[in-house]
Amino acid sequence: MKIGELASVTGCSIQTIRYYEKENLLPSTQRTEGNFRLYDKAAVDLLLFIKHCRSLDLSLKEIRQLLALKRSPGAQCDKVNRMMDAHIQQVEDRIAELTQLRRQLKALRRSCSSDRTVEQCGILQNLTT
Amino acid sequence: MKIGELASVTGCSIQTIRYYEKENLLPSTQRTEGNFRLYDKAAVDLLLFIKHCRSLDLSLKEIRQLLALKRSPGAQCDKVNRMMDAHIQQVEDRIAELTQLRRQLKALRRSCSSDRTVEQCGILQNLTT
DNA sequence: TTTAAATTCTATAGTCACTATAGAATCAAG
DNA sequence: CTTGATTCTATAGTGACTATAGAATTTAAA
Repeated sequence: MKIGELASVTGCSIQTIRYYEKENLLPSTQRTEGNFRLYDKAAVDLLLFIKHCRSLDLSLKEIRQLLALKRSPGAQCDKVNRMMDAHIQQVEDRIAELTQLRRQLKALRRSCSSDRTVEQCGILQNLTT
Repeated sequence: MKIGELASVTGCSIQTIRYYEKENLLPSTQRTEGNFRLYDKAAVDLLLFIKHCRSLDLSLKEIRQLLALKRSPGAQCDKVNRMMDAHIQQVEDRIAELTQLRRQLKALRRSCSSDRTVEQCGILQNLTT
């Protein structure tokens, strides 16, 4: 199949597919005489794997690592577990940060009401200190 | 004061200060004969305002808007309030997304334990579908 | 006064994961 | 054959920085 069909089948844009090839996530494929890329079922599966990982906010670097591990079926998968644990921790850390940020923003928001001038604005005043 | 001192006083890097000037967040300053930038107390205050906004994850675009509003002291500050509300909503949306992501990652993580091979890895298997 | 180190300058490129666009080439259908 | 669709490569842009190179200026010590 050609790239348009791969894009259609996987829900991944043509440009992103080319990008992933350039970034060495997807292998360079066979081409037609006219230089159009040709993809098979394995490519579909690989791209779906990548997309799944992206949907979990795994970085391209992390995905590369997972793909490398995947190519050693007999190896221990503790690296996978450790990567997942680290990623979960990142997400939890970010949630904590944002929760704190939300608290700060709410507090700031409470320092103003809707019938003031800019000069009297509690938000801007608090941002100035 | 020169840029190094401004950086020291505000905790903002020299490069970022120059970047903010380039992005029109900070006004172009006076220069010495040797072309070194010179900053006064107002610049310190402005940069601290910007840094405070950044610490609240406000984008440079949003900060520009706040600064523009700040320059009309007699105007109503309801735009400030609305911007803050929108920003709070963004943060809350992002928290919700990340919380959902965390749930997914935890579920995925439970599908594997530490004494398996890559071939048997529940995480990789689930990522493949 | 000279020298060397420190500070500052502008320009450019890179980070990350895409996304858009331009112009050229190929393909497919009428 | 023509025309529209598809695909190609190259390049630039997004946002908020961050790093580096080489040149110029300043500062402090000998």
